[in-house]
Amino acid sequence: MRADAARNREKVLDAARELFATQGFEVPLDEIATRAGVGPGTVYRHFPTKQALFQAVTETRVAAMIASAEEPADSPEQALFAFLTKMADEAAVKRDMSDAITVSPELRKGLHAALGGLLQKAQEAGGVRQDVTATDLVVLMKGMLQSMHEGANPAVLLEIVLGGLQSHVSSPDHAR
Amino acid sequence: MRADAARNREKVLDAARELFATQGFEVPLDEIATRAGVGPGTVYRHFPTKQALFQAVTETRVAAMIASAEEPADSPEQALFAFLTKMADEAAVKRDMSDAITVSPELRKGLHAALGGLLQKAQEAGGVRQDVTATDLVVLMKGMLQSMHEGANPAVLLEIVLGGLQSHVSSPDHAR
DNA sequence: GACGATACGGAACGCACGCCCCGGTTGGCA
DNA sequence: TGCCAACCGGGGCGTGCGTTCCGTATCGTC
Repeated sequence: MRADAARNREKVLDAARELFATQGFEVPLDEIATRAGVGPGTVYRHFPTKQALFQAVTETRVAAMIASAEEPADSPEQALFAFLTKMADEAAVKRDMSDAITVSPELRKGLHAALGGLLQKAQEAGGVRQDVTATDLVVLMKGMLQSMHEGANPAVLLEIVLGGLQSHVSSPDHAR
Repeated sequence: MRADAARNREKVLDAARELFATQGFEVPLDEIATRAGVGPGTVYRHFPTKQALFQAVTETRVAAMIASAEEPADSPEQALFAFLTKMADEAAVKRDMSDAITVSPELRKGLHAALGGLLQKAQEAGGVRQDVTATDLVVLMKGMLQSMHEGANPAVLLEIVLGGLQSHVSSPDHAR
């Protein structure tokens, strides 16, 4: 690969990292190109599609987060809650975290698998509601992560979800 | 108003009701027109903009829901939970419920006010976390309602949120 | 220093969608 | 029944965006 090509590739990745993080996947690709100081054609020389660029930007972060699911914890519930907290903290700062679930099937599957493992152990230990599935959790988290960028307090949102996941002794007792 | 005009107006409203409910606000306006058996121009004769049509379709349902916030309940928490349950039940069947919060500032304000009143009373009674704001609740509900159409179990999602809203005696106890 | 391959930039294409315009049609009143 | 105003259908415009194409510039080697 030519030297200027490698340099431009990095410039594109830098611009994409910044703009995807602040504006999410919706940012126009031309804006990324402009920010990188290149033309749209150059972006497409290095990445076949906008989605591929997005994945290149997010997959290492997501992979690191999935890897952190293996870290030891005091209890299975703690392991699950720590993971969800890590997701929330990341999403509170970088907007592309929630889009990753929607845009890239691979990243979604990876998160689904990681969450599924943690969830199952936490449920077996009895600390988390038995009726929640991994899909429920992925989708709920996606909604919550998106909500963080619309004026809500991220910490409060997270605590509500974590609290709601815990097995409740006193039923919610609401009318249907 | 001419008879055929009134008839077409109803046909447009019927088609919009159905398609907004199943596909949300994202459904192309031409599709609504086609389903109604009219041209796009006819739609715009009766409604100045797509958003106006959407509001015409949803505002009565939202208004009815807001009115139901006044219904008596056993306790302030029950009143709040019953309202949230009603929102969730509606959104589980009609996809435009969650879009209403995004698309129409008026509907959003109405829901915000209704939720804010119920929330405050429930918090004063001590049954709901003190650190939640009305904005938090609106945004969280929006995220949750959208999640219902992506493979999650609506009832489980609702119970998690309701459970998480209740004041917790045992802290979530998760690592940060 | 010249030449070929590689890469660049940005104009242009295709598509989707909200919205408007106009020639033709239809309804209802005299 | 005839006339005019109201209304209709659908083709078309403007815009935004992902993607592609191609003439030109640049890199790296001989």
